[in-house]
Amino acid sequence: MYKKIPKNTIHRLPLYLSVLEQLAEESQNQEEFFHSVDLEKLLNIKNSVIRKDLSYFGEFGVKGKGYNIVSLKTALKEILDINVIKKTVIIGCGNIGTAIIKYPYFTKINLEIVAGFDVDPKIIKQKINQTPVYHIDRLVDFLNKEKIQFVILAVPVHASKFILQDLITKTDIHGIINFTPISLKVPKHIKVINSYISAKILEMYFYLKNTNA
Amino acid sequence: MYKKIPKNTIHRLPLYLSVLEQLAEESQNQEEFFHSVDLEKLLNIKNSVIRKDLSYFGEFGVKGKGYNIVSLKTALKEILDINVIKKTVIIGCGNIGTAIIKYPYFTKINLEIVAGFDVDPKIIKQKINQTPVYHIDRLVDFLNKEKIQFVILAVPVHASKFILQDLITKTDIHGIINFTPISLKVPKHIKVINSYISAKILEMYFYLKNTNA
DNA sequence: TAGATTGTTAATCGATTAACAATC
DNA sequence: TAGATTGTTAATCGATTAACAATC
Repeated sequence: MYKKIPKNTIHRLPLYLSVLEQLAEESQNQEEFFHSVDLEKLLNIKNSVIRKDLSYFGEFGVKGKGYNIVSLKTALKEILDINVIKKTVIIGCGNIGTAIIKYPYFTKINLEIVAGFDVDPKIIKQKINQTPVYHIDRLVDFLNKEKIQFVILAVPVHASKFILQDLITKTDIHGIINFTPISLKVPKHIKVINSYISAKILEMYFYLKNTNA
Repeated sequence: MYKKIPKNTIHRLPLYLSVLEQLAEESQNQEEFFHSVDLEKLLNIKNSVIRKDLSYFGEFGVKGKGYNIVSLKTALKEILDINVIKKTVIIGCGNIGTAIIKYPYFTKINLEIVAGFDVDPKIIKQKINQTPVYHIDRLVDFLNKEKIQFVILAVPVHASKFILQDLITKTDIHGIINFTPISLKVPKHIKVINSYISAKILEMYFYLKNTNA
């Protein structure tokens, strides 16, 4: 439990890990070092920011030498709690939900999608990859029984309201990754991470409008 | 062209719009007003932040009364440049790419996905919804001919490198929305917006680890 | 030892906030 | 007019940065 980690630092940690995974794959040599200026070039993040970010969690480098790729990777995995297997469910198995279930990179971060939920009888009782899909009526019981900590919400807008109510009042989840294009009102013990696509597109619109001119 | 808009302000603008769309749908009355404290409750963003964000772009409220829902919505659409139809393509029509093509909310933001690109002969020449899928060999020509300003990249990691090189050296795009789980190194006239799912999940891991303890 | 890069400091820069004058 | 809420200010808070002592 760390205190006072800047939000932006947390956003950057997965980026660091992503680059380290790449570097570790590319290099055969387990003893290979790299340094913060290398990482700056790869990520366009200032080397001093990188070193400061890491310093919140400990000292991972060797002065005059840099960081060992493998051991920093290991440290970051520990910080991000990747070594513990996590279970989650997808609520809403439409296009987005199904794509997430099939997403091939979750094994890398030890995430298991143990079930999907939907209302469409054509989808229910089928399996998407290895993942069973149940009727959404069974959602609350499932989450409680399996002690799921966070869910991925990928339902249409009109369905989100009553599902959210159930999640808040009848389960003990602590996090929602939200792919719906609306903002969710939740009590403050629940962390919502918005990942809706339109917002990213709109950010791009704004950027394009205000740099070409 | 505005200058010096804080990054976080730009992140929040789509959220404001999203809530305004909801409010506009729920209320029949075109003349309905609401105020920044209402919005604070819906979004957990302080009312003073909301007012300051809006103030970068003009004065949209009426003192003592609040904001007219419809006219603020209109103003935000103007700021985010939603009224002009945009065209883009999806590079990589696997699970994620296909889900994005089928995403139903893009009409709301005037986005048209005019083509998909892939290497898989099983996918090429089919249509996903109304969208044709071409071989990736045709990508560069297509982008140049259609004057596409930004692309959505949803290819597997191993494919991203050489595609990125083509995009940088042979086209005139100004933006990439990146769904691959790696960071893209681009010249600074190209804006990359990362939307990769694992990063969101890892953020959630970190949060769960450090609040339950 | 000389060279290099870390971890950390202190200064700068930017964003948030509470408060309130302006005004509908 | 009295009440309400905006738009804006100035103070506070937090994040970035350059610089450098520490040290491998």
